[in-house]
Amino acid sequence: MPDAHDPVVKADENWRERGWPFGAHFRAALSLRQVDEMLRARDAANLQPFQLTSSRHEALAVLYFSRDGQMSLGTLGQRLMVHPTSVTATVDTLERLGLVERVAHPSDRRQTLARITPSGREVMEQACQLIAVEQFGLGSLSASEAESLCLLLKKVRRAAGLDRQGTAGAEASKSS
Amino acid sequence: MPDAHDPVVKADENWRERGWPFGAHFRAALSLRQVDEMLRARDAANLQPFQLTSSRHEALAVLYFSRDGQMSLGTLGQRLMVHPTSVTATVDTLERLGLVERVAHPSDRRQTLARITPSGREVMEQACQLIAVEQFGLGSLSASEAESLCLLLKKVRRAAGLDRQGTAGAEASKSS
DNA sequence: CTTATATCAGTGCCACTGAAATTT
DNA sequence: CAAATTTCAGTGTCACTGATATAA
Repeated sequence: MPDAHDPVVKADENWRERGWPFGAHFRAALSLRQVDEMLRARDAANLQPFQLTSSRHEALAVLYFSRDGQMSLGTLGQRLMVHPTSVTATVDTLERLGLVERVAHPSDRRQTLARITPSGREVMEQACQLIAVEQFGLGSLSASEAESLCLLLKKVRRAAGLDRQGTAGAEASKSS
Repeated sequence: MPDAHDPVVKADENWRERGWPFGAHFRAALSLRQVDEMLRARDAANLQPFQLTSSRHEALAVLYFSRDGQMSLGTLGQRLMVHPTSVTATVDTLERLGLVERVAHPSDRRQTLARITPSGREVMEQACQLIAVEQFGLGSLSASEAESLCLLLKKVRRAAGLDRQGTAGAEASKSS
């Protein structure tokens, strides 16, 4: 029962009326975007009480999972795949919030290490607690449905070539 | 065969090692985010030659589908669900690009209408052509797989309550 | 007078570019 | 000397808030 009042279906129809018969791939891409925006909004709301944005949260997550809880700014930038200047700005804010501190590199005085503080670890765990209890916004899916979603999306990721690197928590260790 | 080198699986393992047994919902949400970022990057690359950003493209799409090809800035803002000042800025740029023109409202002199130009229509169609031939970045899925993805995501959208309004092309008519 | 509409000025965030400073 | 690392200054985009001008 494909209900005709679904905005996604409606959009597809609008385009078809103008001579663009898009179909399932269009509807899937549009649905994906909408759900992702929903999840982003949810994430942002959960992180806001901690003064965290998604960038700051991702940076903090990389440090949280790093072997020594610290990493040079350059390495952090590579993990997050962002520009060096962006790392400087993000770490500035995290430092101001007391979640991270800058530490001199023991041997190379060019480098600065960003180290997660105990407070940073605590905030990280509290924020994740919030997000996890809501099942990442996908609580309406059963475990097997979530698994199906994973498989379909894996196919897309695979075909797209490179899987992204800086994913929150996808990295293992390596400190400086 | 759940390959252990998938970054998404790796991330889930990292969290589990720290005492957070997230599971399928986490992996699904993470996959969703990654695929969406991929699709966004693809979209941006396709729109760049036309000097379009996603905001400008969305605004142009709403005008493209409007009954008279024109709409007051206030109405446009409601469709896009953005702040009035953002509409002003977006229309400024679209006007500078010659894709939209400001027109006086015939009866209410407070209102300004944004009207899509012939050039705007042409650009819209060229851009969509590019995006469509790539099947919206989901060419690796069969039609039935795309349909499955739609159904799973619809379930999430439904549970989340309100389906979004300003979706590109999801609106019907109504000009001023 | 109140309301509606659009705009302007300013803020915050995020990512960039280019240039500078320090150290290797 | 050249290369690596971080930082600063500035730009562009996008979204917001608050204030203002105009008109209904």
